[in-house]
Amino acid sequence: MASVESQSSSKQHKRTRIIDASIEVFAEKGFRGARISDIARKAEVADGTIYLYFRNKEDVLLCIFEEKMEEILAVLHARLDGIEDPFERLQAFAATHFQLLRDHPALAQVFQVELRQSHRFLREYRPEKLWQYLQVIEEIVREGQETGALRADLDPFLVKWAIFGALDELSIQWVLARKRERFNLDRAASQVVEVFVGGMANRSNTSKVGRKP
Amino acid sequence: MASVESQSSSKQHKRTRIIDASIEVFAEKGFRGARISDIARKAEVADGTIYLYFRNKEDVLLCIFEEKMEEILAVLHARLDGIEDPFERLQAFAATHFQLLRDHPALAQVFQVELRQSHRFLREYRPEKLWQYLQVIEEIVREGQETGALRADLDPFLVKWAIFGALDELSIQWVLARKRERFNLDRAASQVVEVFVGGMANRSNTSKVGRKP
DNA sequence: TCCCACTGAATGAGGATTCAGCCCTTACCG
DNA sequence: CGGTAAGGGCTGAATCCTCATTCAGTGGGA
Repeated sequence: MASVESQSSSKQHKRTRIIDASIEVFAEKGFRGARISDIARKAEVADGTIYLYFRNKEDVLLCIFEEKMEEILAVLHARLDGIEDPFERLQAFAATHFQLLRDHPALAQVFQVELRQSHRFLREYRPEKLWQYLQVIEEIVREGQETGALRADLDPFLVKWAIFGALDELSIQWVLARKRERFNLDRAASQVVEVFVGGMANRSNTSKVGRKP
Repeated sequence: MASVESQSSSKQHKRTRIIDASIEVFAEKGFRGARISDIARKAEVADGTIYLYFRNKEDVLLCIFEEKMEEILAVLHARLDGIEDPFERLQAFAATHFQLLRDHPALAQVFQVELRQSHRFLREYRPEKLWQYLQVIEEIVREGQETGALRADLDPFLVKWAIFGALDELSIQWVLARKRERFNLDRAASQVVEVFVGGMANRSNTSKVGRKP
């Protein structure tokens, strides 16, 4: 289990301190509301120092994404390693996804909310690391189809987005509603995966999905 | 079928012209990139006039949301009216959702991308109209459970977010990838609903969902 | 002494927002 | 009727404010 989010201490390299401080500040004040001087203060660094390590404020946000995604991908692969069954793999994927959120609330806020306010992130940037993350889902589905466990008529490309969308929306709502205590992430994970898995499972015995007459 | 998006003509009330122009400009340049003067020019109105009808730039965005959601809700209810079967209702929900996107590409961009850059929309604002929209899903699930068509062990609250998340993510990707022609929305709608419906259906004959041994 | 990572006050851009009139419409009056 | 005044919607150039970003200078280490 990689660190993903480390403690900000004046011992560390300034770049690391700036990244960690940014996560906190972005989470607390939002990307726009966060001032460079806020980040600098929290990182115990001068405003100008930030520009020695990052092109500009948005670059800080994108670097958070790049670097934390790297660690997250490592965690994810470690977790999935050795699991063969596609249902269990999907279960593990969702569990890991939600566990990371829970363990790193500030980072979760940044990923689920603030990152999406970056014009560049949405319009120009190619978040390769996110594609890699999502590709894991697509692979699981594809392999399940090859072994015959999953319906072959589903488009893994679309299913990937649907599953990610479901997990992502639950994540967002958890982040936004955290204080109001509405979400039970574990329950969410298992129910979502159960529904998807149930709906994707190959049932050769029924031509039409079991409807009520 | 309400208008949802009307033509900007200098005959209309200025407020309407401003709303319509904003949708176009926000869609084209993004919320941040859109200047008040751009909107004013497109609406054939002076910069200052906008402030006679809206508190500020963000207020314009939120008013777009409020007013267009109102129309969308009307369309949705008209479509669902008369359909009883929960599976068909869900099918109709998804179809309507995607059809609105396709028919109003600029509005789709605003809803799927720009609106989410509004700090206020995400953090403080209570988008009642969105809750109403989502509540429709929750109701469908709940009713399906009452008639026994759907598994009773699923939490309609969570399922609502999962379904919405899946539709929403596909919508976002369609909006972002539109030019690159990757998404087939109809296929997406039917596959997603099929999977969800398959996964939520009450199958009393199988204790465990059909797994491969 | 030289080097260079670092500092933080000063700068400047970029637009959102304001507001002092303008002018069109309507009402009233001679 | 023609003329005048009041009212209010509208205008758009000028203002103003906020930070992100810069860069001349500092000081600690080799």
